[in-house]
Amino acid sequence: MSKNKIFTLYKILYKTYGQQGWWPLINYDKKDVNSLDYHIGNYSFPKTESEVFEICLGAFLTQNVAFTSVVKSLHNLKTLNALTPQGIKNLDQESFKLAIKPSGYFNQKSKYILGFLHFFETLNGTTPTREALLGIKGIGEETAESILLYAYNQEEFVVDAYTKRVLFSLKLISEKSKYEEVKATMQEALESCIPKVQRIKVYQEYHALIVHHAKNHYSRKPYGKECMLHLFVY
DNA sequence: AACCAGGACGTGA
DNA sequence: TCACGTCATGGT
Repeated sequence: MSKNKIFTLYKILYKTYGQQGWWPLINYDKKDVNSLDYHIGNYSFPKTESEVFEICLGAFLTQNVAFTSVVKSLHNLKTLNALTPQGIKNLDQESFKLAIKPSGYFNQKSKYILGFLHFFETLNGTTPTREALLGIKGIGEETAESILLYAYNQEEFVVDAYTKRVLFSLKLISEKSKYEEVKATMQEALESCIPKVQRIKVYQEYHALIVHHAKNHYSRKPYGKECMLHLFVY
């Protein structure tokens, strides 16, 4: 069909599910503690330093955990006025752990986030490098990419477990492709057919679309059983 | 009642 | 380098 199957896949996902509005920010004003703002179609986010920080926190908290659990933690922190570096520092460690408890791994994550706090403040509003992020305990490749792409609007494609499953199922990568390989495969394919001014929003939507689609068809084995994309991406 | 969730790290081979 | 155990809560 298309010579660029990766771009074809994007177009099909976009047409099927539409804009995803990632990265969602919590909506504390609504009483519902699960309320999120997806700012669909609006790519001028994050708007404030506080929103940048919230996305970073979410990136830590969502590691190997459902995002619905992360939302609870973020609401807890907001209630404690601790969705800012200073706000968290004003908390004692036990209160902080309790607040993020719904997201699991609270002993590790609390330590990691506290370490990140210092780094975040030294940034003073500037954009961190990928290498600097990877140097921080608790930030691996995907978390670094998520922070760069969604908190700082950098042109970095986010690869997660879903991405590998979907791409492997469609035979677009090999089974044991490593993170950097998959990322390079995606970026090279997209760079060749997407104008630079649109790449960031496409990267943001693409990753979100993969997650959305994979939740339906790639969560339980056999992966991709009921996935209709096999019919199209060839 | 197992299995999965928008992973990362430490360890030993 | 790589496979494997660990971290922990919550939903299905």
